[in-house]
Amino acid sequence: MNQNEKNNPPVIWWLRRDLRLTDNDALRAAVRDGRQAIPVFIMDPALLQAKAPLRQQFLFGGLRRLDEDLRLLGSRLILRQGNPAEQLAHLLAETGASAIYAEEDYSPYARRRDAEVVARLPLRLVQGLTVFHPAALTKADNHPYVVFTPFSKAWKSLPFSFTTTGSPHPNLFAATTGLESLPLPEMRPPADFPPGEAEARRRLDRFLGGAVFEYAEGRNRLDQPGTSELSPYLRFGMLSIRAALTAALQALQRADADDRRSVETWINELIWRDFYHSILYHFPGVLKEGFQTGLRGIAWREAPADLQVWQHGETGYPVVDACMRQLAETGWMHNRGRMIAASFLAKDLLINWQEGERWFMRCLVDGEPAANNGGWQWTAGVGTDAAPYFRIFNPLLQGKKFDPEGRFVRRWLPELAHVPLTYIHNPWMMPPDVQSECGVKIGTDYPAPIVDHAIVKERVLNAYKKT
DNA sequence: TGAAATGTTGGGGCG
DNA sequence: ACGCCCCAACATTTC
Repeated sequence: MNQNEKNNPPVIWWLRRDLRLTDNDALRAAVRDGRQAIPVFIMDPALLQAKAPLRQQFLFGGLRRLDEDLRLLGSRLILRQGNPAEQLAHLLAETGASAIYAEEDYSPYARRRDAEVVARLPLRLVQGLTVFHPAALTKADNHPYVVFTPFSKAWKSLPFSFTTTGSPHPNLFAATTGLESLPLPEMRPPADFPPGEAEARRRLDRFLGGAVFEYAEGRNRLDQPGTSELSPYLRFGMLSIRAALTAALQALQRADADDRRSVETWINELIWRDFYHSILYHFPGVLKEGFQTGLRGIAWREAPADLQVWQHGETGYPVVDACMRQLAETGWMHNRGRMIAASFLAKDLLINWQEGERWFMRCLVDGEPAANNGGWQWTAGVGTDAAPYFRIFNPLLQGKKFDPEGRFVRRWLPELAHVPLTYIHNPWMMPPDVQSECGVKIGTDYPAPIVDHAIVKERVLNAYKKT
């Protein structure tokens, strides 16, 4: 231990879902007043048990990238495994660190975990997961907002100023020689999402350099890259939400009137993210049941075979199946697709939305309890500010509207590659001679529809009305 | 961040 | 020139 460290004990910088060196307020707070930080990640069996292979690989890749970045600064990532409170206690003893700094996480599990650590150890939580702390936004009567529009108005009225920070200076990190660290796990990150801060920044720059100005329309197109595809990076904090917002506000400055609407639409999506974090913070029970008390008695169908058909993209509705196969293969699904697929499970199949929530959490690289739960509750019509129960997506119309050339469907359902455009979203209508011409026998090469939308629409309306 | 049914309007063909 | 009808396009209502 050198002289400097003797006089000024280091601190632990505990990374959880803020895997970045730039624009990180937890790191900034940790190294204030000349303290040096020891970067630590703890593999928590309680989290890693959750079966989500692609997301886990993305996380592992992120740890590796972070370790590489730290090594360029003469430091490294210390990796431990086990109960966080126990591991941190060990680390404090080993290093003589005076405190632990971490970015605050608002999920129920994270809050229980952090409360346990706070009770035993000097843990300082720093806000940064969302633009504003969920507790900073409440109505005049002190109750949390449960409707998006008033929430967003209040959100926009709060002062936002944020100084972006570049790559940190090497001397911010304490020596880690002699500290034990597990070997970084092998990684096979999802092909479409190379992990790491640098990639996140590239994507942000690319998106804000072009697509964001078409976002109002482009975001709905399944067949075009109109979205930012930043969700996995925001999920693990490889990109800070405030850096994203700052960059968006800059794009707003250089946009003309028409483009401005598009940038604002994207910023609105960032507000939805804050909104759902806030809902989960104030109403942790939403992970167990629907927010609307009046809709908790819906008679969902117990239909494991149908659930599997949906999961594997074999419903016979091309746009639904394409979405589900994209999810299984890439770990990502277009937001429009998420609504279409979710509506199909909850409304057409009348299967409990929580089954879908669970499946998405297993598959999604960006899988995150607050946003995933919020999205599912919205679609099922059981959440805060939810879609009215009678708002039922028609997969055929959604397909025609948002994949007008059928390119998205053909991409993910190669068996339909030669189906003429007229039938691409309703192949079951193809006359037998057309089926043989394009080499698809419905019911053999591609499934016949699992349900008749027109019929099950009445079924779901009745099920919701009866509660 | 629906869909479908119903209502309204207005242009153009035609007697 | 005029009224009538058709019907697309758009608006409104309802679930």
